[in-house]
Amino acid sequence: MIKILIVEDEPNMRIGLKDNLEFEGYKADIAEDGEEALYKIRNNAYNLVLLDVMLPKKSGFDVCKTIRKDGIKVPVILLTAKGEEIDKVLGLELGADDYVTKPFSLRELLARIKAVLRRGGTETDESSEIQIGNLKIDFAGYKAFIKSEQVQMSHKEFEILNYLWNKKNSTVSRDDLLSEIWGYDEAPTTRTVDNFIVKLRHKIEKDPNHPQFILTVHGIGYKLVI
Amino acid sequence: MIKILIVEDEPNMRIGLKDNLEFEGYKADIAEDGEEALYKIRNNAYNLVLLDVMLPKKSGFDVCKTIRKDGIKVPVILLTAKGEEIDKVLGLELGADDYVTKPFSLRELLARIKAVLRRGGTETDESSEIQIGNLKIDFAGYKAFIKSEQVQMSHKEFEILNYLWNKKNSTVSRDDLLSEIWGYDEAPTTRTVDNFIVKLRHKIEKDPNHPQFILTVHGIGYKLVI
DNA sequence: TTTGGTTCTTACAAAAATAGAACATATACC
DNA sequence: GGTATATGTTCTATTTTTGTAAGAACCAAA
Repeated sequence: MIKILIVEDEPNMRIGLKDNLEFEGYKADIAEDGEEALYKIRNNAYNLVLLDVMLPKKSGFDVCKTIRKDGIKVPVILLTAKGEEIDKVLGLELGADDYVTKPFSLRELLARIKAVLRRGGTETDESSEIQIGNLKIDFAGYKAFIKSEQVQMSHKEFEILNYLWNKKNSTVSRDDLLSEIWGYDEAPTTRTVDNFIVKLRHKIEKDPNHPQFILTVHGIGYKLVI
Repeated sequence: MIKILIVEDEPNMRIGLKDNLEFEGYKADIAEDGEEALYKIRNNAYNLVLLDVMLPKKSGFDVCKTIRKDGIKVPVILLTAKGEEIDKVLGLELGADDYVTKPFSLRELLARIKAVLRRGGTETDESSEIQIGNLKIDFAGYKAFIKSEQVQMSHKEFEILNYLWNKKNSTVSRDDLLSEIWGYDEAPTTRTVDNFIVKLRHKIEKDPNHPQFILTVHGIGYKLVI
C-alpha cells in the first residue's frame, strides 16, 4: 500500500485531494501546517509527500529543507500557488522531486505522482551525471562541465535541457516546452525557445552550425538524439 | 481539421470563444445548455469539448459524468467561475482533463487546449510504428524510416499520409484532403494535393510509376491500400 | 543606485516547405 | 482513333519557419 502525506492548509483542497488519492488506491494521510507535517514525516514511512508551499507555522520550503537536512529521502512534490513567483528550480534545489502549480488538473497531479513514485527506486543512482556531446550535466546538483571544467548554465537552460533529456529521441514542440517549462500564464514567444536552443547548442555541440544532438525538426520542434 | 464543441450559456462568451477558436484555425461548434451539449457530443466526433460548469438544464459536471459513463473519451476542459468549487472539480470522479477558472486569459485557454489535444493525440496514436511499402512511419513521433534509415518527411506529408492511413482501403477525394488538412478558408488547388501524392509515392512505392499502395481512383481521388 | 546576469523581444537573414503554373501523360467516352 | 478531361511531374516564386544577434526589460545582490 502506497502511503502519501498531503500537507495543505486549505480544507476543501485537502479533502478533495485525499478523496481522490484514496479513490486512486493510495493511502492518504493529511497534515494542516508545516510543523504537523514535519512531525508526521519524521514518524511515518511515507512513500510520497504532497507539500503545499504556503503553509501556517512553517513554509513548505522550510519543511522540505529540514527533512533533507535530516537525511530523510522521501519523494516530495511541491504545490505552489499560481503567480507565487518562487523560482521553480529553487524548489528542486531544495530537494523536492517535482512541483505542480495551482490550479493544476487532477490528471496532471496523478501523472506526476506516478512518475515520481516510479523514479523513486532508482532515484539515488540516477543522481549521477549524464553526458551529451561536450557537456557533462548533473541535473540534481544543477551543475554542468565541459571537460571537467565547470560551466555556467542558467536555470532555464537546465530546465529545457532536462525536459529534452526526459524526452530524448522524440520530437518536442515549442508549445510543449512553453507550457511545460513556462506554464500557461506567462508564456513568451516561440522565438524565445529558439534562443535557448542556440545557447544550449553552443555548449553541447562540437559544431553548433551542424548540430548533432539537438536537432531541428522543421515544422514541429526539436529533438535531442543520444 | 480539429473540431471543438463550446458549451456555454452566456451568449457573449459563447460567440467570443467561437470567433477566437475559429481564428486559431479550429472548427468550432456551439451548444447552449447541457442537454444540447449531450446530444451533440453523442452525435459528433469532436476532438475537444469546452464545458462551462454553470449551465441550464444539466450542469457541466453532469454532462461530463454522463459522457464518461457512456464511454465517450473526448477530452474535456471545464470552465469554472472563480471560486466556484474548484475542489468539486478535484472531487469529480476524474471526468475532465483540465479546467480553467474564469476569468481566464485567452492565451491561457489556448495553451491548455493545445496541451490537452497534444496529450490526447499521443495517447491514442501511441500504437507506435506502422509499415506501408518501403516506409516505416511513427506518426506520433513524426518519424519515418526506409530500412531503418530515417528519412525526411515534412509536416504536411505526415498529415496527408496519416489521413490516408486512417481511411485506408477506401477512396479519399482531393476535396476531402483539402478541407480536412488545409481547412476551409485556406485551401489551395487540387493540383497541390497531387504534388504531395507524388512525393509520398516516391518514398513509399518500390516503383513510383506503378504504384502499389497509393492508388489513383480516376475521377474521384486516391486510395491507400494495405 | 549600480552592477551583472538572465530572460525576453525584435528584427532581419537563412533555410525549408509549399503552392501553383506549365506542360506531359493517361484515361474515359464517343 | 480522337477529343475532352483528369492526373503526373517538374520547376520556381512565394510563404512559412527557423537561426541568430543586439539590445531592452527585468531582477536580485552589492
